[in-house]
Amino acid sequence: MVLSSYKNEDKVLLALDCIIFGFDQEELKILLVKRDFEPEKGKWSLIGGFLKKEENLDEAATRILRYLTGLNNIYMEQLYTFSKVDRDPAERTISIAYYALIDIATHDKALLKQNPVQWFSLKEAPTLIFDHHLMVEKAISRLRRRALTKPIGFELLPPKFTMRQLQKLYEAILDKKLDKRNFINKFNSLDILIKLNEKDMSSSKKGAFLFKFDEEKYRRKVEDGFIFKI
Amino acid sequence: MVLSSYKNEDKVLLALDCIIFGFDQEELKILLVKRDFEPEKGKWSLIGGFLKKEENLDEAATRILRYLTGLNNIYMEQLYTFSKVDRDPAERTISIAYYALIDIATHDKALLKQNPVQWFSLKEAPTLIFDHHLMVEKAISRLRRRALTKPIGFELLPPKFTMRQLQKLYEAILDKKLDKRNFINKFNSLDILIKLNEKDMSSSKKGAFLFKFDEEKYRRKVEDGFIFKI
DNA sequence: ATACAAAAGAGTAATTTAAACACTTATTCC
DNA sequence: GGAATAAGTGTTTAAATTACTCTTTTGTAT
Repeated sequence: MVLSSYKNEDKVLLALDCIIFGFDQEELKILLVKRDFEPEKGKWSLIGGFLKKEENLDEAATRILRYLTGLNNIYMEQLYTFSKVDRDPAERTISIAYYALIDIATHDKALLKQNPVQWFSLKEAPTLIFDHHLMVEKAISRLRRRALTKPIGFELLPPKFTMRQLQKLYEAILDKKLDKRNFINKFNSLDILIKLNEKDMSSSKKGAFLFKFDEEKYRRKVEDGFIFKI
Repeated sequence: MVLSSYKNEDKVLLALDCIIFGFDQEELKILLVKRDFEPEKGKWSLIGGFLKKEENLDEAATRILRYLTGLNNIYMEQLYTFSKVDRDPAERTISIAYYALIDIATHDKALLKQNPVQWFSLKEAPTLIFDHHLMVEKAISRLRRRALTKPIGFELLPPKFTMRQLQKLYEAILDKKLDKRNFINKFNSLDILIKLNEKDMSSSKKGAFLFKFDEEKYRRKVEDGFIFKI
């Protein structure tokens, strides 16, 4: 058995904070929770909690998200570790931020109603506790870069969606208007969409064809990475 | 005064591990240290240590690097936090990896001689302890992506360098041969180099003009991010 | 039934960027 | 003075990106 020589080292609390981005066909939103313990009780916060000894960070993030929101099976990605000495006034705490993208409609119905969480438009989100605004900023900038190097949307859109919706998603993430024809051409050239024989009639008289992602090809593109100049 | 309600949460040891990449005009190397405490005493390891309560992660990484190698004023970037439950057999430890790029010649003379550290070519590095090989892998892939989206080299080359050296650096990082003319044209179009009125005569009879980075323009490019397709 | 409204759908030309490619020049050393 | 060595330099072709507007479809209102 190995003897530890780490006896004199400091131990600290490890928090996890989850930045959950959602898309509701119009704009990018973020999921916040009303904090129900001190310090900063009653203020809006990212979905957060503490690491337990017997789990790794991915597991902890998943557990915390499920516990506070009911959301399950959400793939989160580690973002960054925040460590300013007095970031939490109560006690020295290091926080590892995770982020995820989800489709609001798909998950909202099932899971969020009974929990003290709420979606906020990115531009109208309330002031957050501690350094959570830094986490959100960093997550947004990561999301933007990600949108340029990997396909995005699988997690953020319903299983069937129109080209318009897909374009709106990119416009929301990149925060700029895109040309419709160029967008469609570009996206088609990626060859990860399957055009369905169905139309969405909710947004126009003519109706818009629905698409879905070709999961296999989508995954391959995500792994490869690419440059999506848009 | 705020009361903490975090009493029942687990605390853990936080380690830092530094991946120091160096370039010696030919290939990319990595700086390792022979570990002098248990567990795994005597094996090769990344430059590592533990976080202290009164410092943030950037500070800790800097302190640890200086303590083990004598290296000072090295800009490191946070890479990722590793948290597998049994990654360190002695005790539950979470490790935050940092990485940096330095020019071997500039720093070697001054600082490394008296320390139990050694440069290894990436391809011939020994087996490392724990999950350090994962950290190195991740750092390499980050470095590659970084080389495609931001200029690189300021940290890895001596203050004055030839075009040939700059190209060799990119070839080492990307692990592929590049076309000389295209490389030079591309790099010139970035407009971050200043051609000096001096030649390096060590590598040819004709001599090669020396360049330096235009620090101001370089920094601006780094901030903006860009796509350096090469 | 006819006209109107509303969004979907579709293609080309111009410009920019990337890639492939080989010979000449400057200098030292013998 | 000739040979050896690496530096330095441009052009042509292909590919990708951008800018740009009118027609189609069909439900709704009269």
